[in-house]
Formats: sequence, C-alpha cells, structure tokens
Amino acid sequence: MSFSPVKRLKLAEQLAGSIRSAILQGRFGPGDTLPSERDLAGQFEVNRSSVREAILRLEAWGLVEVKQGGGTRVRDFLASAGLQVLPYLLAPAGELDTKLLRDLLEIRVMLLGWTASKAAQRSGGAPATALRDALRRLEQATDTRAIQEADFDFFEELVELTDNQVLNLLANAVRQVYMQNAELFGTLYQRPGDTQLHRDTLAAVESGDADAAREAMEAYGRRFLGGC
Amino acid sequence: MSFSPVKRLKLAEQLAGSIRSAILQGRFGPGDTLPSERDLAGQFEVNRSSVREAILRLEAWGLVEVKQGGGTRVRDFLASAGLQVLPYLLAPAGELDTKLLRDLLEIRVMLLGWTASKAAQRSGGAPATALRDALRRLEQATDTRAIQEADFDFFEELVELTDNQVLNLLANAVRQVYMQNAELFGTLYQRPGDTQLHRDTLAAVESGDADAAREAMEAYGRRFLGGC
DNA sequence: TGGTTAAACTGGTCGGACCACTGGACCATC
DNA sequence: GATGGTCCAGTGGTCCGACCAGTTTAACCA
Repeated sequence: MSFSPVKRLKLAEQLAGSIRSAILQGRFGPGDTLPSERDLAGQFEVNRSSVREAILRLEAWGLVEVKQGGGTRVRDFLASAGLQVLPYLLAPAGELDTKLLRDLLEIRVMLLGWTASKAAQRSGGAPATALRDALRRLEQATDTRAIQEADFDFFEELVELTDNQVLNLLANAVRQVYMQNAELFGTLYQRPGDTQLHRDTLAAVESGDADAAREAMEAYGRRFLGGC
Repeated sequence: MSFSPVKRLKLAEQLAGSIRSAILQGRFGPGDTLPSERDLAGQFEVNRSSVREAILRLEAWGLVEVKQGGGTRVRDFLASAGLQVLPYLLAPAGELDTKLLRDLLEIRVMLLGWTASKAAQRSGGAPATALRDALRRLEQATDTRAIQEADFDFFEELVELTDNQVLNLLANAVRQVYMQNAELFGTLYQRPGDTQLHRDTLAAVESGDADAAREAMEAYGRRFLGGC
C-alpha cells in the first residue's frame, strides 16, 4: 500500500473554482458582468489580491474578459474557451454529461487512428522498442488506474513516433483532460483488458502498414463508444 | 489606408512575454529554477504583484511549476505545454520554424477532412444555409486578411454542423493560434483564391456524402503543404 | 435638446508587512 | 551509519491600504 500525493489547494484556486462553477452552471450568462473585484473580495471575505489571481485564471481559460475600468464580463465559453474547461464541462453539477463524453470519445477515435497511421508511415518499418515497452507495461498492469496510465503511455509513444510536435502539444492538452478526472474515465476501462488491438497496432507500425495501424487503433477507440 | 487597433499591453503581459521568450529560447532549461519573485521584481524594476501575475500566466500555459517555499521551476514545455504556446514556438526568435509549420498544416489537413466528413454525415442531406453563406463571404473576400477570416469561418460552420462540442473547443484553441499571428499565416494565402474545393465540400455536405466531403477538404488543406 | 464636465465607479500598479512552506545545515540520539 | 529533531534563511501565498488609469454615469450648463 502506498500513498499518492495530496493536492494542496491554494486560496486563489478555490476562488477560481467557485466562480468557474458559477459560470459553467449558467449562473452568469455570456455578456453579464461579474461583481467587481472589491465586491467579490467582500463576499468571499478574502483580500482583493486573491480575487485578482482567481480572475486571472478564468481569463487564461477564456471564460471571462477583463477590461480596465469597464468591469469583468463573462464570455460565451462555447465560442471562446479552450480544451482546459472540458473536465469541468463533463460533470458540471456532479452529473455526467453523456453527450459530451460521447463527443470526446469520438474525437479520441479520430486522434488514435490518425496518430497510429502517421506513426506507421514515419517509422517506416523500423523496430519500435519504446512502443513495445509501453505495450508490455500495459499487459502487466492490473488495477484500473495502472491500465489507464499505460494505455495513455502507449498513445504517447505513438505520438512520439509521428515526429509531429503540434500533435505532441495537442496530446499534452488531452492528457490534462484525462488526468483531471481520471476516476471518471476509469469506469470506461472496466472490461477485462484485451490488448489484441494494441498488439496489432504495434505489428502494423513496425511493418510500416499505415492503414492497418489506423484500423486497429480506431477499432480500439470505438470499443469505448459502446458504453454510452 | 486604415489603422488597426493598437493593443494595450498590460505590464504583467509584457513581463510574461519576456520570461516566456527566455524559456522558449532555452535561456532557462527544464528543471532550472527561475529567479525569485522579489529578484525578478528588482530586475524588471516593477512591483512583485506584477511579477506574480506574469508567472501565473506562465503557469497556466504549462511553462513553469510554482511551489510555495520551493521556488518556481521551468518545466519541459514539449512534455507539458498546451496549444497556447504554439504561436510563440512558430517564430521564437523572429525566424520561422518551417518544420513546425509543416506539422501544424499536417494536423490541419486531418482536422479539415474529419470535420467535413462528420458534418456531411450529421447534416444528412439537409440544406446548410450557414455554410453556404460562409462560402459566399469567402468568394467575395478580396484582401488576404478577409480571405483568411472567411476561410476560417467556413471551417467553423463545418464544426457547427458536426454537433460535436469537443471539436468546437478544439477549434477555439486552433483559432487562437491563427489569430495570434495572422500575418504569418497570411503569406500562405497569396495564391489567387480558388474556391472550387469549398464548393465541392458544400455540395458533398448537402448531399450527405461524407467521403467526398473529406476528400475535398483534405485536398484543400494539402495545397498549403506545397509551399513549405 | 445636446454636448460638457465632474464624479463615481472599474481594473492596474505600488510598497510593505506578515504567514506558510521548503530546503539545507547542524546536532542529538540510537 | 542512519534516523529524527531543531533551527534558519529563502521562497511563494496572503493581506492591507494607497494611488494611478481607464470607463461609465449622471448631473450640469449652453
């Protein structure tokens, strides 16, 4: 038995979380102006500096728009927010948004397929030792959490093989989405670990067969779509 | 001749830009600790609060890791940063990174193709008036900037048709990349505007032909790959 | 009525203070 | 030699109160 690190929540992060929830749950609509920083500081009974830090986070997420002298307005997050808000949209009020989850899994199928295809194309038949190692770790993983991580590692090794740095950044963003509510995605991994499709992918990559690699990974991704 | 609005750079944004450049140019490597907030405040001759706001931005971008009492460490941005840093990676020291641009355009081909395909699949033969409007605006656009924007509008209408909110968020992120250095991408639009492939896409979407829609948009995206 | 101006907001920056935490040095214990 | 306790300098986190810089509003006067 081992412990995982506790996460220390800074004050400003708590505040940002509160306001973010209020926005995502629609208590503030697009165009509405947030209460002033001094006002919020009074309501939360904290210093204005902390409120400012919280609002700065919201701005970085694309949720609000700050203008000196003109207040802080809530933006239409569906038109402006990036992938960072996805974890919070998936379960805004404790209830899972199955439509959104399906959308995410659909995108995942595309990413998996394309990445595998490009990886096969780029590696051009060379042995992929790192990918093979990742597969071994996946096969040896027992509990749900370990399987999740090993599965993502396998994907990231594929990304590495594509030699595409933009895809790399995109994968980083996706990883954050996964990690921020890993327990939620964990329920999708409950079926017994069948790694046949991963083995197919590895073989296809090592033989340079782009189409076969795409097929295998897309088939794997589609398995998750059945659950919801 | 007309002027575009000047962008008022807040102090903290300038600071964030300075430190970000230093990191992306490698003046601080992964694992290095940044000078302390008090130290940086002294070097920049500004207040510590402003430095803190700047560092908060860097943290949101995934460039640094802040720990109370333990300093601020530079992260390996290739392993942790999201799409937000792409604009700065494309031209870190004034020089365009053609390999990275090619990577981006490659991803773009995938996104264009997949989006068009799903849009055709989902709309299922219904008339797509919004998409048709976007096409008209594209055909009427004259200068480079207008063409760029109309082209992106067309893409966003396709995204709308897919009814996939995750793709929507992804498109938001991509838009920010484009808008932050629009003049850079503008050079890619120099050839005379041929909208044939857009018209093909519209027709394919309205007739529900997913494969044809994908083909047309991928072909369009690939035209940009020839330039570099 | 219509334009001007002054006040009352808002966010941005400042300086200084103290709290909470980290990391390393040093020491006592076993 | 390893372990744990203590201390201390340095770092980020929070607080306070003040003033600067823009925006909005409404009173004001021509």
